[in-house]
Amino acid sequence: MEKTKYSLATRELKKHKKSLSNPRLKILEYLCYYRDHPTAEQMYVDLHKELPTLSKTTIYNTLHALAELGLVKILNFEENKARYDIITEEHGHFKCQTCGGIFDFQVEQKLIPKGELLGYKIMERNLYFKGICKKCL
Amino acid sequence: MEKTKYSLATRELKKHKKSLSNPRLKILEYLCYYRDHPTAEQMYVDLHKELPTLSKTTIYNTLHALAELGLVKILNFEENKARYDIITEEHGHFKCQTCGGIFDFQVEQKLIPKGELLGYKIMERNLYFKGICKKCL
DNA sequence: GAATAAAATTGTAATCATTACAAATTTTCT
DNA sequence: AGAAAATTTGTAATGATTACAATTTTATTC
Ligand SMILES: [Mn+2]
Ligand SMILES: [Mn+2]
Ligand SMILES: [Zn+2]
Ligand SMILES: [Zn+2]
Repeated sequence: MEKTKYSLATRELKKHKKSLSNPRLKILEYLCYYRDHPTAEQMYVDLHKELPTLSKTTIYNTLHALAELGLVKILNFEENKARYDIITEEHGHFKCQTCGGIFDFQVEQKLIPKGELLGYKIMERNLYFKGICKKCL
Repeated sequence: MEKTKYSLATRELKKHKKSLSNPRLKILEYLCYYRDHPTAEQMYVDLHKELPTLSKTTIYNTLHALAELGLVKILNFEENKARYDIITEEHGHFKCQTCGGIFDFQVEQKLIPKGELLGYKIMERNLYFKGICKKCL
């Protein structure tokens, strides 16, 4: 699963004639390993240790490039900063107000538009819940 | 309905010993009348015309105060800026990628936590959909 | 109703995530 | 190798929001 995402991403990069540069591979590795929806800042701080030349601009560039190819999803539910997710399949996010953790959850029913959305073309669904996780309760 | 929100808000302000100042009333009026989820900037530009002394800081202060009292909901689904909603009852938002309009929709089932969320305490649910509205299709 | 205290508003400067951009470096192609 | 294209980098700019101190308005006291 983890390996799958990584090799799928590298394959997709090659297909689009994007080089498998060190920054790109390290950023991909990071996203595949720490699946806790990191911010660009978090990735920068962590990756800077093993790749001291890495710049923040490259992180943003790369994340946008990956998002462009559909390999990363940019999450905008926080008030200020974005978070990045290697899992691009539709799923919901739950943020625990106590520990701050962000957890994935599956979204069941395929949801046929009804009510006010009848006749609307739904192309993307984002679910963001808040509360307290089991561990913190 | 529209009048209801406004009078409920003024009543709540009085209850908390907050003065019914001109800026507050004008901001409330605006939110009750234009229910299109405006940004702080939009409110500033529009309200500045009839209340030229109004500052942007006051808009932010007031919106936060109203949110504190549960009279306004701050929406954070846009990448950079926040939007403000006088409707605080739970409902979803649909953004049309063509006309840019943001439309409300009701969220049906009361959703009992299951799957990964079993045992989690859900305190807030945010639904944000994207696509194309009926008019633009 | 004037004096005084408290609350609200204002303008400006600071913050912070993200983006723009041009120079430097690396990779790819010939 | 040498030229061209792609990528990375550092720094400056942007833009929404917040901090803060000074000013104005509103409420309270005498
Ligand atoms: Mn996720
Ligand atoms: Mn709404
Ligand atoms: Zn928790
Ligand atoms: Zn539309």
